[in-house]
Amino acid sequence: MKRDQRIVQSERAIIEAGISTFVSNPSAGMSDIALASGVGRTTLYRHYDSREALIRGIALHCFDEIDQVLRPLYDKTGRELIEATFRLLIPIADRYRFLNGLWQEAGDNALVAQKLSEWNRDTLWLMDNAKATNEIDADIPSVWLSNFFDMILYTSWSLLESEELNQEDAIHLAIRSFFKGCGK
Amino acid sequence: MKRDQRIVQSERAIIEAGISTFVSNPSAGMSDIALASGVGRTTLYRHYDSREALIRGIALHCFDEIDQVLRPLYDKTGRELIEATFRLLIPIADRYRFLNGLWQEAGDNALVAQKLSEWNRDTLWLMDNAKATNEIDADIPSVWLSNFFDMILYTSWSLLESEELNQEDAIHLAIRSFFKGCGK
DNA sequence: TAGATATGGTACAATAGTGTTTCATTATTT
DNA sequence: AAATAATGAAACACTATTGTACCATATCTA
Repeated sequence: MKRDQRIVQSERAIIEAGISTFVSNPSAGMSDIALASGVGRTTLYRHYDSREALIRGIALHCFDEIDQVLRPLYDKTGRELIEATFRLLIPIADRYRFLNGLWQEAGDNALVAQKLSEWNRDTLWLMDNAKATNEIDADIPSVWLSNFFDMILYTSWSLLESEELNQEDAIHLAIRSFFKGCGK
Repeated sequence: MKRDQRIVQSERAIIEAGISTFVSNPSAGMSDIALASGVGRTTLYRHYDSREALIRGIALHCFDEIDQVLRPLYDKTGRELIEATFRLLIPIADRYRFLNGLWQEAGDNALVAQKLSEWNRDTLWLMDNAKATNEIDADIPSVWLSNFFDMILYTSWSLLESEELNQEDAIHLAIRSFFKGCGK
């Protein structure tokens, strides 16, 4: 029994349009998402019972996608791991951004809240690990590092998206700025 | 003829509550702002005819405030200017943030749109100037620099606001990260 | 103190967004 | 080709939000 192709097509379109629409306009309504995904508003409600459910669904999708993209990095550490994370995440940092803008409404849902806090813990570990390998200055608080990392990631993506930088340059500038800054 | 104190008090409260409320929740409604500012909803409408007018009013206030704070820097250049700008702007970067989240709806208002583009031009100049004095690597595109600057500014403010860093540390980390990065 | 005026509350109309139901149409699977 | 299932459109009730009008009260200026 094959899965109906209309369903997979609709779901794909909804998730994709949902991410980009919500990232550029967090207060977008169900009509906006329906329009952007080229799907009827009724169909949207058939797939997600409510706006809240839609946001939760997109969030879980984003967690999965990021997990999958990052899976090959399990054996890396320190600076190399941070660089590789930049490289893999920058092209899909809209997912990252969507999740980051979520802590507000996420209190509702236990699963999302838990994943968010796990993820926060992972980012802190990423930084502490690079401190341990002596590739990041240990004087810098980890909370700064993890926020700095997040912000660079999103800045790169956003300049990539607006076609002000190409992917290669965006990745290079992210890594370079993170470790060496922009001074002479 | 003295200005009625109730008016100045209401306006101050509205602007202040408006900035912090909109920054933490861009889709906040007029009731939210009224509540946060401790002013009746009717009074809020007496000061600003509409939600749009309120946002525009806050924006113009923010432009003014930033202009004033930055005025003493007119004779500085290069790295020194960038450092001083961090120092002066970080404590009020919520204003900066409010304006940054504005380009979406700003298309409506010509004055706001113009100020936004002027301001963007100034930031680019700030970077090019430091390139000219050889304190920033000229290889780095100015569009990256100005976005990098903005996001460091906001990151510092946000960690300051959440009391995860004190003001001194936030400023120091901003400047250090901008010029030297976080590597060893 | 007296006059003027800003305020807060209630009530109200208009609008926009949410979520549901029904039905004819279209696409997919078998 | 036939049965099945997903879709889009329209109509609907419901809720939240916007913006206005009025009035009694509190506060300011002169």
